[in-house]
Amino acid sequence: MKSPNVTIKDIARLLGISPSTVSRALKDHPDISQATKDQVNKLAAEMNYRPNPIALSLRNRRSNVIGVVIPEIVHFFFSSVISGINKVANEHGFSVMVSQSSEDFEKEVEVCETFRHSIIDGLLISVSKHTTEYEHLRRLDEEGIPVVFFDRMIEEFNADRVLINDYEGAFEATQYLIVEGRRRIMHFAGPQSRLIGKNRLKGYLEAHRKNGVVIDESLVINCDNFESALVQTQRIIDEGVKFDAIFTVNDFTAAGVVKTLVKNGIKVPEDVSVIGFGNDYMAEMIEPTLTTVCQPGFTMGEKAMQMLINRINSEKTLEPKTEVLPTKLIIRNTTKKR
Amino acid sequence: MKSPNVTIKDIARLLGISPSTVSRALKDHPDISQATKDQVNKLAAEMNYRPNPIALSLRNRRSNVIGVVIPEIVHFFFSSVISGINKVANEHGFSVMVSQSSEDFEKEVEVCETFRHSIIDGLLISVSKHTTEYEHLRRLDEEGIPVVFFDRMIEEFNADRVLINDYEGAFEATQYLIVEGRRRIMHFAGPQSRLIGKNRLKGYLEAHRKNGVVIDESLVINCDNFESALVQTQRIIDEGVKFDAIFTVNDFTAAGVVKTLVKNGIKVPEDVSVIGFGNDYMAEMIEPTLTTVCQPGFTMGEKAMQMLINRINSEKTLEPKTEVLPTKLIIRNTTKKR
DNA sequence: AACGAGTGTGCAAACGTTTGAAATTTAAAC
DNA sequence: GTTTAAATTTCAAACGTTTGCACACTCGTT
Repeated sequence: MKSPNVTIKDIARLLGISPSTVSRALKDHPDISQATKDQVNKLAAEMNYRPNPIALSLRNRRSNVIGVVIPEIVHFFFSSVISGINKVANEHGFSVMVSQSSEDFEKEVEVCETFRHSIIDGLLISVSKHTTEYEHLRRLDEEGIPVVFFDRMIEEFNADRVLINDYEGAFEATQYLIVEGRRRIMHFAGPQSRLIGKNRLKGYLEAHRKNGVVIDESLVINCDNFESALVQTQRIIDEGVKFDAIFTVNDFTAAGVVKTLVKNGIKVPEDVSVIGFGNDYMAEMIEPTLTTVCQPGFTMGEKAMQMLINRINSEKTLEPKTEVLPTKLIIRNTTKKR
Repeated sequence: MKSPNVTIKDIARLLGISPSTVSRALKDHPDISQATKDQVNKLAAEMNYRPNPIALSLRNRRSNVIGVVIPEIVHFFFSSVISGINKVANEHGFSVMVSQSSEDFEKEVEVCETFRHSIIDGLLISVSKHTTEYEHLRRLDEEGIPVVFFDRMIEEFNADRVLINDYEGAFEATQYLIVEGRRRIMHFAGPQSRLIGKNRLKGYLEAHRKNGVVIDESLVINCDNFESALVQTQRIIDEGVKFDAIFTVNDFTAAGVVKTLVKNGIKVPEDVSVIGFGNDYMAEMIEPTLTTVCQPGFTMGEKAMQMLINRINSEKTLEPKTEVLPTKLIIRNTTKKR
């Protein structure tokens, strides 16, 4: 039961003038006499008048609301991104609606459809792990709702993108391990169906090549979460796989690796170095503290939102841009100090 | 540049009938003949007609959008709550706008003001650590925008609330330690200006009394984050404080405690047991894994959203309700198995 | 032949705002 | 005391939808 707010009509009635005059007076339109303006502004202030945003949206066909689709809100990296999005959105008078796909393609399509039929002026999306089709995004595009990808994108869909330099980050991490003297570096990789997994693997491989270290393909295994890291690490230890470092596709995996290594009496970093990816807050809490590649989630959110605003405000259809953000290797105690 | 969607008017024009008839036909109004309804529904389907939510909002004075104000999005507990809110909101056709106060009172007031002048039908809020005044909430209430608190509330402001049973959770944790045989249990407490800190301390104290264990006030110190836990724990060790368990106000603090204890060669849980609060995902990653009180964040979000929906839909002003959610002690390896 | 009931449809106003065009008032010029 | 231009204000339509009411028809009754 919302009590109705004061409207332009109320002010007009009270002042015995027309709503149009009030509207123009409030906008400081040159046609209106100073006397009238003063009257209107005074009363508006007294009555604490605020323009009704819904009426404005209807008239302007513009809501200043944007939608965000994210695989998991409950995730340090993604919530950092949301934080950055929020910051820039607030600064520019935009509101943000967030929905999560829970890494489920069907759910992703569903929330996109909901957004499409709602009021949003634009969409920021990081697609689910299983998204390969993009019909749902094409439909948004068709209705003139601009789409900007962050972190995870669809290559075939031509739109603005903000990405992490996964390749460079992985390259730097791996190279650090090589320079540290490691020669049998394992990589716990993410799904190769996604660019992130692919690029991090690529960086890992390329660092070997550039530094003249031979690559043993058997050192790369598929493992990208805490639980399976516990299992896989135990397995390679039991099987007697020889390795002196592990570079993982994310920090959860690294946490599982470190835990299992330590439990088996393997010294980290003396016997085996570990580097994660993401700089989750937990990286400082585990023992030893985790060396990891920092992904600038907050900055990513800021940039993505800025790109979307530009897109929304631009009349003409600009060529889509891709922005690639640099990573930074955070050295902690799962690697030796140099 | 959003391309305009098909409207009721378009359908009316194409069919040579009036918009009102189309509107009624789409709603299956009994006044309309079956023939007309069929015509309308067919064309609407073909043209993929969707009602314009903004126009609906304007007419119904109801947006089906709710606002959420949260201290920190980047926080496992709070993002879990958002997740729960989102779930129930989606099920009931509501959209969710999220803003964070960053634990800053000024910022909280600002986002509340923004929300007040925007389109929301209701507000879910967990107030910042430093919020003591509630004028900004009263203003929302005045405009008929219902407010529901979750997790952190203002006692003086009479509104719906969903809370965690902090007292019970702390009581159970402390009692577990006592039954385990601990007698010098420290408490790293949160700020006593907030109910959460207060109630957890109360549970800690009461568990002592109920079990006939004498309370040593000097065992309670102020410490509620990871960094200061590192410092404080080191300090009590250096000062030779005698203790055999530590119960902390949250998991970050516990993580800092465990880390420092282990570093100092103190065996956990043999020499000292530790229990945290929150069941953050990092609790399973640290070594030893952390025994902690699970706060049902997701459930809290669900309940809060449900309460808000009830409030929005209710004509009459019901008496505000407070719902208290139970906690659950998750036994891991920083306490002895019983 | 007039009546009432029932059926299907359209008109117009409303939600709150903006804006082009028209109308009115004011002031200046002749 | 006109005429004319300029200054100010109002009208009306528009954004897309809903809904009370009126209207127009068609029946079957009296």
